[in-house]
Amino acid sequence: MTVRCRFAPAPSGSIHVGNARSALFSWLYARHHDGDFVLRVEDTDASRVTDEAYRGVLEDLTWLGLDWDEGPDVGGPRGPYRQSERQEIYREMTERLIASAHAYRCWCTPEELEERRKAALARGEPPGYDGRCRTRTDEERTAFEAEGRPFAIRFHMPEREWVVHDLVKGEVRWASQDLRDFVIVRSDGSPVFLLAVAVDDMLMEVTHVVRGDDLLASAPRNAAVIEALGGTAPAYAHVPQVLGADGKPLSKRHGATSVAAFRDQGFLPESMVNYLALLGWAKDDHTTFLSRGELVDAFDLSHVSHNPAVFDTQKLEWMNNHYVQTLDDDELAARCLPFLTAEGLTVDPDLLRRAMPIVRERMKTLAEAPVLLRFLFSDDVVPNEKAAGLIAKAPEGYLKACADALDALERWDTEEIQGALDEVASAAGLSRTKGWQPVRAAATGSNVSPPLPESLALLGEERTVTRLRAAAG
RNA sequence: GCCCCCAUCGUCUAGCGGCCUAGGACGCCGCCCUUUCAAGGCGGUAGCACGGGUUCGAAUCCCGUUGGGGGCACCA
Repeated sequence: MTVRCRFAPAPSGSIHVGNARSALFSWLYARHHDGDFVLRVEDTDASRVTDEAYRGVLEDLTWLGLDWDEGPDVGGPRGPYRQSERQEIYREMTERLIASAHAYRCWCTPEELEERRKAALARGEPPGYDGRCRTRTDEERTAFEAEGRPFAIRFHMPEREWVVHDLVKGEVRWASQDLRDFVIVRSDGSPVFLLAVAVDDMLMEVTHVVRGDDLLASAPRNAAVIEALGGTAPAYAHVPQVLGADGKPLSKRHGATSVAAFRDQGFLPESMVNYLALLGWAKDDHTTFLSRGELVDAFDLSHVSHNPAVFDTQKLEWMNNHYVQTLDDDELAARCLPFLTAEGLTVDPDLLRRAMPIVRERMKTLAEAPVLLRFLFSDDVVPNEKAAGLIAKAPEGYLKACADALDALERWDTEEIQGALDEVASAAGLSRTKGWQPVRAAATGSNVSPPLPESLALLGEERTVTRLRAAAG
């Protein structure tokens, strides 16, 4: 049997890292078993769905490298893959459920339900639906129908104990009285998530549902609907939640937690995937770095952690730096480019590529490229506060001496530059640290920069000397 | 209120009855390297939530307590 996994996001903009991890685990499981990965868009709640939000989800997955075999854009034999295009299917399945007495009309109004809920709570009873409309008399039904009273469709939850053999949680049981009849079609005729998910998973022949454990309680309901329809429920794997730094479930309060936000901040998909995989899963007691392929080979749902994980941005940054260091010059330059141009810098591609060796280990994220390299791509060098201080504290005529020495160089390379700088520094009785800082400040506008001789070698003799003279006043 | 899930350093985790004097990673601290900043190397800090069992032996199994999370919707 071919393993078929799916990811079923609501298209509400960029997916957050918790959902991304669920998608990753689902994808890894499918790929590990040479199975299919299906993308389905859950846009039943059509009100707030924009086309932009839909495309955002696809972009996120593409960026992460989680490719899908079937989905709304590529199609497939079990489509359509957008719930909004499956209304007819849900209607048909609902008819079948009603015909087989697995579902029934419910005329209870929201007000009545609320009232009974409160009353039940007051009596210390579970607040769920009491099943009233399941046992209406024929007279009552005809009366409601004659009156044209609006109704919802409820699923009749079979009265028995439900057991879900969850691939990460193990065996989970629910007593019959804890699973009440639930609405599957609203009174306006629209299907509810609990129906749509079950129908889609069944019809799309999904074999393994990997999703967040906030959905654990809906697993028996999903399974019940599928069984009532004559299908076989998929295996479920409920992965624990991803939490914010405060230990609370990820929400808007935590600021930018979307995949797009991390991408825009200059994180690499390689590190994002590696980091996310390690959030709730580990290959063994020592392996930290795993490529996408290695993850596919090693991934195993039975080793997924049972407890929620706090998303640690610092560790992500550390890992991102690691992956930045593994990229070759061309690749890294190509990835930095958009971040530089976004800062309004005009970039010479060749100069950028040659600058990679000196900034590579200094970047936690690509967004730091403009900070490190601005001095190369803009001659508008305004010393920051500390740089200005360093220039001001330099001995009288020191920067001019440096400029002269550099100007006199026959060959403009790192060794020559370093030799000239050392010479001027020691002539002034300064250590390298003391002697080079004013030069760094004048040439780059900052007290912090990539290695100085290398930086100047890239900058070029003319631009360097001009800047030193300008700073010397 | 009831049901379900969860509990190892600050954080992510290894551990699936003796290999644990609890291992690794991030962070933090110190040292080394050093032209600033990083990167890198070395070392250190810190944990089995609590209480009962079971067992020759428990971080590992069972029960309870506490704490966190989810659910009991005409949300998903």
